[in-house]
Amino acid sequence: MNVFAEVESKVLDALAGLQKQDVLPEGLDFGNVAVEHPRDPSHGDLACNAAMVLAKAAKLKPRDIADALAAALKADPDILSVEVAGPGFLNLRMKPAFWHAVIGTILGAGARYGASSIGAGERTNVEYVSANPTGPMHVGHCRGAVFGDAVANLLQFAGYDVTREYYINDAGGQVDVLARSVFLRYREALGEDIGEIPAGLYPGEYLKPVGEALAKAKGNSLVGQPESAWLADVRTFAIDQIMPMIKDDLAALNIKHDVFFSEASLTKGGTDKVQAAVADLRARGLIYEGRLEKPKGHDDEEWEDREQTLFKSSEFGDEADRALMKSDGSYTYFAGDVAYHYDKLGRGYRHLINVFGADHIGYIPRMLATVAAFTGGAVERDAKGKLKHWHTTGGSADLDIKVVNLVKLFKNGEPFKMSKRAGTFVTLRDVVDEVGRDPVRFMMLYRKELEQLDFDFAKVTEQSKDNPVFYVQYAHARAASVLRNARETFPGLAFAEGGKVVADLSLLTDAGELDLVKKASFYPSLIEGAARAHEPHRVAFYLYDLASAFHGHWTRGNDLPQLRVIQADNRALTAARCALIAALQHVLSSGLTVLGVGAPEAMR
RNA sequence: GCGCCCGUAGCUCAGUCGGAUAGAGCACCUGCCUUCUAAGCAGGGGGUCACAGGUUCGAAUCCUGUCGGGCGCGCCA
Repeated sequence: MNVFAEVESKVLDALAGLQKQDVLPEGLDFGNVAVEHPRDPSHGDLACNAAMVLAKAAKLKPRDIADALAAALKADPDILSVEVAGPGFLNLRMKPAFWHAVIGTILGAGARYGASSIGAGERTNVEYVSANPTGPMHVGHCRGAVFGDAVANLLQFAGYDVTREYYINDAGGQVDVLARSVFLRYREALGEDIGEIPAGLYPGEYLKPVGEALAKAKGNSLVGQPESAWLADVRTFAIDQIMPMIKDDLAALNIKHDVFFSEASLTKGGTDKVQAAVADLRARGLIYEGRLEKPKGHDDEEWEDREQTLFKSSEFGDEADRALMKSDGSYTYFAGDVAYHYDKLGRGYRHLINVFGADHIGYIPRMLATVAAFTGGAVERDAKGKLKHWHTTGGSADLDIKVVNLVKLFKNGEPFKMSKRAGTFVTLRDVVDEVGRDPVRFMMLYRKELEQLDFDFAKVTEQSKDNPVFYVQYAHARAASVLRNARETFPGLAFAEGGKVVADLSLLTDAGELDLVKKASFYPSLIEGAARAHEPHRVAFYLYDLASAFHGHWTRGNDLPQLRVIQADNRALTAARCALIAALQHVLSSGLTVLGVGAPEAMR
């Protein structure tokens, strides 16, 4: 229960009352009636649009409905005043006791304040990172990793049963290149002069220890053998060496996946999960043998018209059907992904969330089509048949694809090209070591995921003090500090015991104090909205706003000592204010935890 | 050529299931440390919400078109 819902139910009760008195007709749809907080504080604590929303259907003037509704609401014991303003807004002010009770709610809930049950324990799979296991992570991976992790945190806090999953692309050409690159380093480790790393292989220094480990494990038994003799083994060996590097990098960002799913495992050991998935689609009449048209404007001279196994993704809004087999008879990457999602659905998830990079935007429609096909759902489209949202609806499970836009790299203001081949890439670890985990995470979350993000390595390291994360953390530390000091001034000071407020909150009469409570009271609905939309950045902005209000109130105590929390001659007032500060601290700490950012007790 | 994303203050971005006078940070200017932490606060200047139409009580938000930037466009992963 949050304050908006609480007050909305009061409004709905009042509307029902007006219907009984024949002021309003029966059969009105109250679905669009909303209680929100007005941007302008002079418009009251909460505002309601009921009169304007209902005017047309009720065949009454908005002002008339508003007046009647205002009269009815004035009788409510929690409501201080009701004003009708503008075209028919209802501006409500709540009594101080109503806000005081919120402090009790927060302290009672503790770290669980803001936690929601909208997820109803539904099983949810968030797939993120899924970087190729060919080397350590670089900065470009960082955004999707942090974003996916925060979405997972958010959904967990909102009551979903969340699994964090990483899809290891350990099949296909790139890992073969990895194996060849490692084999070269293996020969190097055995004393051979390998010279320049040939084009087409990964030159990174990080492969040296992998080659050395291979030499240690295999001696010189592989030297001189044909590639076919060692490729598969070296590939497995290399991936086994590199995945821990990636897990370490993720750990540096405080990210830990529950499941690592291997692409290669789909076709390993005699089982062919791809075949099973494709058979399922075939049974639904969505597989056929056919030809694809050459895309216009894409003058590929090597285009070869051929018949192939296709999935009818165009039936679900994709612009073309998609191939499942390569000309050499092996599966496409997409076929593997079809099987992977078939497997995920088979594991009983109700919601799937995939975090993609913007360079995979063209891949979205076929993935949506796949899940829509398996679940009997649909991909939402507008009147013209275009994809409207990146999610499926109506099936036994749904998929939402979140796209994080590119991180454009700069170095001292100049665009910076990263290349694994040239060895000029900035590793994620470099950035985390230099800037720190919390600033990196907050920076990645302090904007909408679809916005492009400029990342100037030099600037970011140099200006990390300007990062808004410190502003929010400082607010938390301030709260912690004042509570420490208060206990020093009043040994044994108690304001809450066992989740029950024991301080006399009616002493909190300052408007600034009540404003802080109001802001804090928005937190639960903020979490629900952010969780529904899969938008963790809302939490980051909310925290900044709450921190700002707290800093402002705090500094008022500089000029007006009577506003300070600790009043050495007034234990009861100090206790009441500590209850408020502790409530704020809970909210700040909770929000930071959702973002995966630390909530320090001190900043010095 | 086609698809998708983005376009809001000098810069970086919030706000968009339609709501009241469009917000913040940075930068610039003016004040505030004998202080519960100044990594802070208060205030000032700065806007045709890319442009043009449309929908309605009301549009930065929805629709149509145009312009600009980005990502992508059978068998790569």
